[in-house]
Amino acid sequence: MSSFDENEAFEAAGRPSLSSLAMSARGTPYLDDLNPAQREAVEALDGPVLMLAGAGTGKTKALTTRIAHLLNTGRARPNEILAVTFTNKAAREMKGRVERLMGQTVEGMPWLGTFHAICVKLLRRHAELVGLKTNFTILDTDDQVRLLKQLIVAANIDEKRWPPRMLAGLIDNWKNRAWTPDKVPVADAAAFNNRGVELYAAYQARLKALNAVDFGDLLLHVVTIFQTHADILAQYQRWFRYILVDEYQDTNVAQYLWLRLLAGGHKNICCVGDDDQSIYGWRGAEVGNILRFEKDFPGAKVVRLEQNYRSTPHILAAASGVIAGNADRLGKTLWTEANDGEKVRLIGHWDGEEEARWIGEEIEAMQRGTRGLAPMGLDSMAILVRASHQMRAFEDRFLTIGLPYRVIGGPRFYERMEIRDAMAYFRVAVSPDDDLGFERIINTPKRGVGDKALQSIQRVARANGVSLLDGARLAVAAGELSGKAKGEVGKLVDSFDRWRRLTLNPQQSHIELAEQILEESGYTEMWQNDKTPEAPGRLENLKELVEALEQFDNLQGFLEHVALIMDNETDEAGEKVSIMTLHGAKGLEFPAVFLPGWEDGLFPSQRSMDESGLKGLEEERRLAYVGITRAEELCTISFAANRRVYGQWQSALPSRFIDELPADHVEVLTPPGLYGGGYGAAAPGFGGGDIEERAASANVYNSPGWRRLQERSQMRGTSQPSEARNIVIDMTAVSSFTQGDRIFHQKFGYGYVMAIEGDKLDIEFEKAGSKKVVAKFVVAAGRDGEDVPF
DNA sequence: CGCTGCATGCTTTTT
DNA sequence: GCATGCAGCG
Repeated sequence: MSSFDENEAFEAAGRPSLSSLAMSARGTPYLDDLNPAQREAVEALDGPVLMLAGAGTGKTKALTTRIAHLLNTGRARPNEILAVTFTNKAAREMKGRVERLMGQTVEGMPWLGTFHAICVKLLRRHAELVGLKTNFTILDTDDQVRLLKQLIVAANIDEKRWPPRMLAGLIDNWKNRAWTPDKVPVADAAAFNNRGVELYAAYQARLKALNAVDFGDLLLHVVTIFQTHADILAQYQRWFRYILVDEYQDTNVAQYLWLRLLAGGHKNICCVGDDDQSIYGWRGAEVGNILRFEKDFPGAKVVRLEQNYRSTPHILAAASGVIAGNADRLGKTLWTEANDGEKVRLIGHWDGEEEARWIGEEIEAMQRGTRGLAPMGLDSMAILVRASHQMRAFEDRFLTIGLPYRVIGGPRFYERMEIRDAMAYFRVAVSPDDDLGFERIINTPKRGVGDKALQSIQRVARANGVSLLDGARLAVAAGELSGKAKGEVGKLVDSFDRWRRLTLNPQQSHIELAEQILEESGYTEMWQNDKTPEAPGRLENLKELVEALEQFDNLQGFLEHVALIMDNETDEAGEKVSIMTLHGAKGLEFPAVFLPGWEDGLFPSQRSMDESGLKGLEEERRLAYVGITRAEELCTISFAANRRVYGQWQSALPSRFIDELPADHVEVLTPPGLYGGGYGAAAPGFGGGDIEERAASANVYNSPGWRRLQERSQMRGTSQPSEARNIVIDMTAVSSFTQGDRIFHQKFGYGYVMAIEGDKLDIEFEKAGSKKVVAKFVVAAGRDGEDVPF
C-alpha cells in the first residue's frame, strides 16, 4: 500500500476534537461582507450545494469565504479540504484570498489546485497501480504528437491523410470521456481509418514504456485507480471532508467521474459555475454536468448569485437579451444597483481595416476623456476577438499609430520553441533515457545529424534495448555513422555524460549548470547568430528560463513542476490596451470593452455551427454573453461588411447576435443608411428571421450611405500609391532617420526607410512588405545587418 | 544533409 | 496570407 504521508501521520496522531479546532470565538465578521445569496451559499456547509454564479456576482468571494468559514468553524483542517480549479491562475487567486480572509498564511492547503496538479500528486503516490514509476514524466502536446507520428508511420498509415494531430485530438476526446482503449464504443472505434483504438492502445503501451503520461492520463489514471481500488478511494473519501469546485460548467466526463467518486462519502460537495458561461464544449466540457447537478446529487441546495457588481444595467440587459436565445438554461436574472450609464454601442464598418482604425481612434479619444466619461487609461480597455487571426488587424494599426498594446494568450512561455529545446537538454541531462527529449535536440543546433543518422541510432538502440542516448553511444563506437555525424554525435554524447555527472554533484549550482549546458551545446550561439526578428526575444526567454530556476533546488525539481505550470504571466509594465480572444477573457473585466467582428460566419463561427449545429450556436451565444459581461462601463460592438479571410476578400452579414441585442439598451452609432436594413431603425421585429430573410431585407449594400462608403473606400484603395508618391519628405522632422536608412523593427524585422512624414516612416520591410510605422518603434540598423542593435 | 520552392489547409485553448 | 511540410536539387 502506498504511503499516505501527511494524511497518515495526521490520522495516526488522532483527530483533534472539532471543538478544539473551532475558532468560533473569533466570530464571523467576514459573513457581514456578503449579500444574502452569497451568505446562504457560504453557510450551507453540509451536503451538496450548487452555487449558480452569474458573471460579476462575486463567486470567488463566496467560494473563498466558504473555505474560510469551513476552517473557522472547525469543520475541516486546511488539508482536509479539496478545492479544484481549472487554471493555475485561479488556484493562486483563491489561495491568496483565503489567506487574506483568515488574516494569516493558511498553513498548507495542499489540496487546493488545478485538477491536473492534484492528480499529479495523487498519481505519484499510486503510480505503481497503473504500471508507472513514481517519477513519471508528463508529456506536453508537442511530445504527444511526435510520439503518435512515430506510431502512425510504424503502422504503415499515410500520415498525410491521417495526420498525427487528428489522432491526438481523438485520443484526447476519448480520455476526456474517461474511455480507456478497452472502453471506446464500437461506433467510435472506427475512427481514424478503422485503426483509432489500435493506435490508442499502442500509444498507451508506449507511454508506459517511457514511464510517461499525457495531460489526459493524469485524470484518467486516477479515475482508474479509484474505480479498481475501493480501499484507496474510501481513504480519500474519508479524508476530503469538503470538496469545492470552481467553474463546474467546464468539467468534462473524466473530471465529473473523479468528483463523483471522491464526493461519494461525505457528499459535501460545493460546485460553483454558470451554465451561461460554458464555452469549452469543444474540448470536452459537458454543460450537462451542471444542468444535471440536482439529479446527480439528490437533496442538493441550489443558490443563485444574481446581484452583479461589475456592469451597468444597459450592459447587463444587452447580455441578458442575447443569452435569452438559448434553450436549456438553469436561468438567472442579473440585476444591479448601479446607475444606467452608457448604452451598448453598435457600429458597422466597410472593412476590417476601417474597423481597426476606428477602434484605434476611439481608444485615443477615450484616453483623453469623451462622452462625459472620465479619461481612461489604456489598461482599462480591451479588445476581445473571436479568433486570434483577427488580432493582426489591430496590431498592425496600433503599431502604425504608436498605440501601446499587449496581446494576451499566444504561445505560452513553456510552449515556445526555444524553451522546449532548452528543457529537452535539461531533461536528457537529468534522465538520460528521455528519448523524446534526445530526439528533439540531437540536431538542434544543426550538427549534420539528419534522418539517416537518427534512424541508425534508433535501430541500434532498439536492437540493444537501450535508450537513444546509449544507442547513439553504441552507434558511434560501432562505426555505424558517417563521418560528420559520427564526430558530432560522439561530442554530444560526451557532453551529456559530463552534464549528467554535474547534475549528480551536490556542489554544482543547477543554475550555472543550466547556463553551461546551453552554452556548450551551442544552443545559445545558434540564436545569437540568427538574424530573424524573433531571435533577440528568444535569447531573452532563455535568460528568463534560467532565472526561473532560482526558485528550485535542482533541475529535477524544476522539470517536475514546470510541466503543469504553463503560465503566461507577462506583466509587462506600462499602460497598454489588451487584445485577446473571448475565451481568454473569461474571468476578466475591463471598464471599456470592444467586441469587433460580429459577423455571421466569423461570430458565430461557421465551423462551430457546421460541426455542432444548434449546440455549437448556443455555445457561440454564450461566448457573446461572456464578451458583453466583461465590460464594466462601456461596451462597443462592431462588424465589418468585408474582411480578408485567408487572403481572400469576403463579405458577410452582421451577426445574428446583433439582432438579438435589445434595442432599448443599444445606441447605434453607424451613420443612417449604412446599416438601415436591420437593426432598430427599419425592422421592429429584428428578434427573429433567418439569415436569408435578413439578407433579402438588408438593404445595407444598396443604401446610399453604404455606396458612399464603398466608393470612398475604393478610392482610398486605388489612390494609395499616388498619395505615397506625393508625400512631402520633411527632413526637419523629429525623427533622426533619413530616406534610405536601414532600420530594425521588433515585429517586422529589417527594412529600409522609403519616406518620412512627420514622425511616421514609410518602410519597405524585407519580410513584411511596406508599412507605415511611428519612428519611435524602429531603431537604426547597420548595412546588411552586420550590426544587430540590442 | 540542408536548403529552396511549391502545395496545402486552416477556431476557440488549459493542463 | 501565412505557416507548415514535403519533394527535389545542390
